[in-house]
Amino acid sequence: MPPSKTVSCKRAAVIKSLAHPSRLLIAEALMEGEMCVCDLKDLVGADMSTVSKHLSMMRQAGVLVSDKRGLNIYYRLACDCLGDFLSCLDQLAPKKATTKPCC
Amino acid sequence: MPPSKTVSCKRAAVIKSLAHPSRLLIAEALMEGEMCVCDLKDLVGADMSTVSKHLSMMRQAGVLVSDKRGLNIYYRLACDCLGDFLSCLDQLAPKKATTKPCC
DNA sequence: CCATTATTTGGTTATTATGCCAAATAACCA
DNA sequence: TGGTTATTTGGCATAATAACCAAATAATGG
Repeated sequence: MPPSKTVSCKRAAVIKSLAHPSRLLIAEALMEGEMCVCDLKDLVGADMSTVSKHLSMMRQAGVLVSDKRGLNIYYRLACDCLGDFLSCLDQLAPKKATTKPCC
Repeated sequence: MPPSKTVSCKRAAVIKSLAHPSRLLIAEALMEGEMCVCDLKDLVGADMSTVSKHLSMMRQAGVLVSDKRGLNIYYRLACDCLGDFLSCLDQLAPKKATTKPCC
């Protein structure tokens, strides 16, 4: 039987924190090690406040952990299962019409 | 180095198709075998048209496959890596304030 | 203390997602 | 053919997101 709606909802909130192009890009970058907000801002190419809000959401969800050292705040992944999952998803065959502007 | 923005965007679209309480509940239920729309409607407890649109989105993303037999359309998962990923996510510690109405 | 750098927060606006109802399709059976 | 059941589609109202700018906070060094 499937899990309760409560469990699904909690899990969905975590997944949602990865379900955005910029946020996923951040998570993918952090698979290789911690980075500070300014580095991630350059990577994503958005306003720093925008990046900060993405990071805040991911930390809230439990996907990221942060660590302040001096003026910088370093973020890193809280789990190591992302790589396997993404490899698996890459094998799926989405329907063609999914032509989002960013992809 | 992280993957290109294009790759991240494509992956994010797939992840987004799982990033909703009802859609994740559907995916979790389908881990145990295929189900028709009417069964999923009962499971989710929403209007059938709403469920149908969720299913359509997941199929578009490549996460689900459908199969029409008689009057019913049966859906099933297109990948088998969801269980491991969810188990991993369940070990994360989200911050308390994430008190969404549904969770 | 003041200036500087790094980050977060607040506010606003535009875009996107969600959910329901009603109507359209599709398959089956009498 | 006409009726019934299962599913999808279109349309619309409402809610949730995302991005930017400007202002606030925090740590450091002079």
